Amino acid sequence: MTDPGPVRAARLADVARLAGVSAATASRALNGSDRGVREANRAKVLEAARSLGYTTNIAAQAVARGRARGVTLVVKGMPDDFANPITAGVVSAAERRGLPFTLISAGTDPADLVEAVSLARGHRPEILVITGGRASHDATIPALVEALRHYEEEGGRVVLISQEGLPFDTVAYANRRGGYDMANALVGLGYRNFAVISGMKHGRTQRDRTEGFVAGLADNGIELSADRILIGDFSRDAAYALTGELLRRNIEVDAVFAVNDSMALGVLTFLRDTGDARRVAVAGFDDIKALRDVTPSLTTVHLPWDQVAEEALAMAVAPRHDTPRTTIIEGHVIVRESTPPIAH
Amino acid sequence: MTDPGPVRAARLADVARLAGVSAATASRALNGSDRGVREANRAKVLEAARSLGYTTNIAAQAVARGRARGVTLVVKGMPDDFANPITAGVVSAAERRGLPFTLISAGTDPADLVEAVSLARGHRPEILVITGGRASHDATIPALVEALRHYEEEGGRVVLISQEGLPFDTVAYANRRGGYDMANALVGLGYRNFAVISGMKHGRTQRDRTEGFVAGLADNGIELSADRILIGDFSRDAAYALTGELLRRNIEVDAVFAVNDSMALGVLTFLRDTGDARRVAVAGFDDIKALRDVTPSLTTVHLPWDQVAEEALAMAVAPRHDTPRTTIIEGHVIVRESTPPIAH
DNA sequence: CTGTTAGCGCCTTCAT
DNA sequence: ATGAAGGCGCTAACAG
Repeated sequence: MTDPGPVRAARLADVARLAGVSAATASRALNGSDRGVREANRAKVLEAARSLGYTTNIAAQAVARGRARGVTLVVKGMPDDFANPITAGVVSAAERRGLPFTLISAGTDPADLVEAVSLARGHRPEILVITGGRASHDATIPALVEALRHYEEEGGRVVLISQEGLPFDTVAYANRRGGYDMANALVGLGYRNFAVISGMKHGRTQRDRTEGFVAGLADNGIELSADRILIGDFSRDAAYALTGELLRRNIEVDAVFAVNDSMALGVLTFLRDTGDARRVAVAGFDDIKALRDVTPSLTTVHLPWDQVAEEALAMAVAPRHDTPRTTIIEGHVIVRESTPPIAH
Repeated sequence: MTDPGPVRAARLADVARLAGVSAATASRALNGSDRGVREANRAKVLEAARSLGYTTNIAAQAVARGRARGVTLVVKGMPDDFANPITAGVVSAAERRGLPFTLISAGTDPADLVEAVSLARGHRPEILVITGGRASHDATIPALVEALRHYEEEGGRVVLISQEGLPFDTVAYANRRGGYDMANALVGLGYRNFAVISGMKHGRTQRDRTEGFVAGLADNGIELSADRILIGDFSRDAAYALTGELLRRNIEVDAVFAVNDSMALGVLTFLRDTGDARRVAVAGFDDIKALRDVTPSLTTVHLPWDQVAEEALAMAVAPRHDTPRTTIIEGHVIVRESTPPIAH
């Protein structure tokens, strides 16, 4: 008994032959946007495909059609066990529409995103969704914009999530407003001495959230000095470390606003690890699901993630516009245990 | 000014023409496993590609080569915000090897997996990794095995993660052993009255973990009656609900073993929500990263996830074997605050 | 080292 | 409703 070696996969032609029809008919029966195939033939083709273990060669199909069906999501940096509300939302939204979903993960480096987008373009998907905040003045932005522009010119659809300000359809959140509202909420609870744990200096998302927060405080007559804004890398671990640094500075702080929930959890855990949890309030932003299992429950700005993803795909399947549209999704503050009201 | 309409994407031929070389040379310069291209020509090609915004059409490349580069991961059901240590591990492992990574998500229904695998086959990736526990006697298993067998015959590589017992290379964990060790650990801490929160009745993973736990108790002279094993659907929310049911039964329970950490968190949160957290100990399985931010910190069976993924890809790139290999990854119990020692 | 020539598997006019 | 034929973009022999 000799090793037969790799057998070639069954092709459409094989199916057609076995079914006694032409390849064209088999194609129509199997993947046809077309309707016209006699029922008897369709059945024969389906049966032949089944018995041969035939699977459409999607690559070949994409070549022939010029475009691959479905949506490709490019996510930047997948930290923390993939906990990523956007990804989860886009997966479901795509599923709901029957669109094949593909994910491409980019590294955390700005240049990685450009590379990942290039790879994604290579797949020629109908819809390309890009997520992950960009630096506000990032040298790679022109390259990114150019790549995406090309992609649209070639007939693909591009939607950005959370990337305000680029010339494409985008779904963004009211980051500034959320920060602003959070400041008001915390002041309303009685806090006066704040610190902010933020991400990369020029990241728009964190910058907007921070600015909104600072503005909100200002409207309450509270000025946040620069040394009370600590900058890390947008991750839970960075926030954890930063909190230590903050406390070492020995300034009076009774509430910390972290620009996202992951970072807020890092803050919370640090405080707990060092026994300071009771003394300092913590607030976050995003309202990720993981918060359900954390104590104290975390005050945060809730964002309707499913709606974000849904809106993104809705834009992608809508007729093309001449000018890009931006949808801003509003969030709202949810006060929980991590920021109890305090008296003075 | 008239709408130019969709422009076609730049093709290899366009690049070649602009660079003044043949398509073959352009191909070699851009994507060649081949070495032989004069430096001057290579530079011209690269420059032409850049100026045209050219991206390799991966689909066409896959058709021509007969196979797409990279690894495709099929995951079953992405609950809880994608928190999934296997996915995270495979992403990094693939990145480390420079392999393009693609994810296809299947629904939670068994039939969905077969469909997802079929879609994945359609992409013709070099490496196909399948994860997500299967029921031990699931009607769709033959279809799954047949599809994967086809795939291997066609020259693809298949690796299963956590799916012991199917005729393919697989990486599994010592589930039974982990459950067994956990039983011993809990008994050693002084607990005597147990309950188990488990997933689908016939899922192998949860079954093995449960059986190991029961066996471990038995070796300590403790018999776990059937009414102390509650069955849900392997999710955090199911565990949350099940815990309520358990307490309503009014049997004495001082420790709950949940067959994975997500479920354990559901248990923990339920107990907290109802004020019973102090009375009942909780243990989980997996040691997911989210545990870092939870209180009380959760006793669990640690599994080295990066190693799991690393091993899976190592198997996939290794020379073919005549018979499938199985690697069992060992875990170990980590005792944390959720199971404090108790006296009698 | 480079160009020419065949395909890869599928889809899609265009006839019939 | 069906088949024949050409083409999608790229790569792999095969010369030279």
